[in-house]
Amino acid sequence: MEMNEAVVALSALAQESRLAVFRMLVKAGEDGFAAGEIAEKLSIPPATLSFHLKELAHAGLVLSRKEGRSIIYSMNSKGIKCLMGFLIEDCCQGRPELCISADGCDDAKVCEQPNKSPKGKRKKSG
Amino acid sequence: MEMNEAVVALSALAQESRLAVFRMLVKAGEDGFAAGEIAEKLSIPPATLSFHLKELAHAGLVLSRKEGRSIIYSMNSKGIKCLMGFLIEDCCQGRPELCISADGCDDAKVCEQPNKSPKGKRKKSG
DNA sequence: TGGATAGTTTTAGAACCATGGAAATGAACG
DNA sequence: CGTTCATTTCCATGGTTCTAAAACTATCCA
Repeated sequence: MEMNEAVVALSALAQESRLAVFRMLVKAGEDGFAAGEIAEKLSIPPATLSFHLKELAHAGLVLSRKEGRSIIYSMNSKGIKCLMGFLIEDCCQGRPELCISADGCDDAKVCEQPNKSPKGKRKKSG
Repeated sequence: MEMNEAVVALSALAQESRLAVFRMLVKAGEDGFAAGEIAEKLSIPPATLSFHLKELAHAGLVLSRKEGRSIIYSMNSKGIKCLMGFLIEDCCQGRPELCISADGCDDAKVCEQPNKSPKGKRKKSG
């Protein structure tokens, strides 16, 4: 995987709704979920969800197939494998043991940021 | 690592300049690089780089220390570890072998799937 | 054929992000 | 103490992303 693809994949996951969708699809495995089911379970309006699903598909992180009237989305394991491969090779110098160990990640926030609010909810004016 | 933190970390890496900076710092290891060196080597104006370094630091992916007049940035291994941990746990169901194998990632783009998605109906051949 | 269901595309506005020059900061050196 | 250098902050600008209603396509059933 080259850098541009990695940026696309990371961008796809770097959004609350899309990350939630992706996690849901990973849990679902090969079966996946219909777009409507995802929309309902995550309380995302269909049009908005469709936009996000397109992003995930474009990034190669999800696959879609048709079943009757529904479109079933499922994770693309190749996509996440390649992204993980990129991160391990290019960001961990090919030594997974340097990167894979989530010890202490629950204790405290990795990022020490007292003031700034994390992105997620955007502020509405008024 | 919880989802919000993961989104912040992924957002930080989901940008070309920042990903380039991060990769450079990973290669540099503990030694790191001064901000000025990074700016020069990656041809990023100092002000712009400073903005990106702040994002990376905010996400817990880089650390900074002072040496003489320079500020040396280096990777925060805890940050990338926690992100990887999150991805493996939440996106790979805790089974690294499902995710870690970059076979075939160089052959073709992941996002151009042989299995055509149903959205491409509007393409004309001529 | 006609109506209901399932999803997508279009569209528009608001919020957010990236960029880079100029000025400010602040530590190190003489 | 003042100069110098490395870096950051300030700020305006232009571009991108997110959201969601409305319109549209495709499928199924009677």
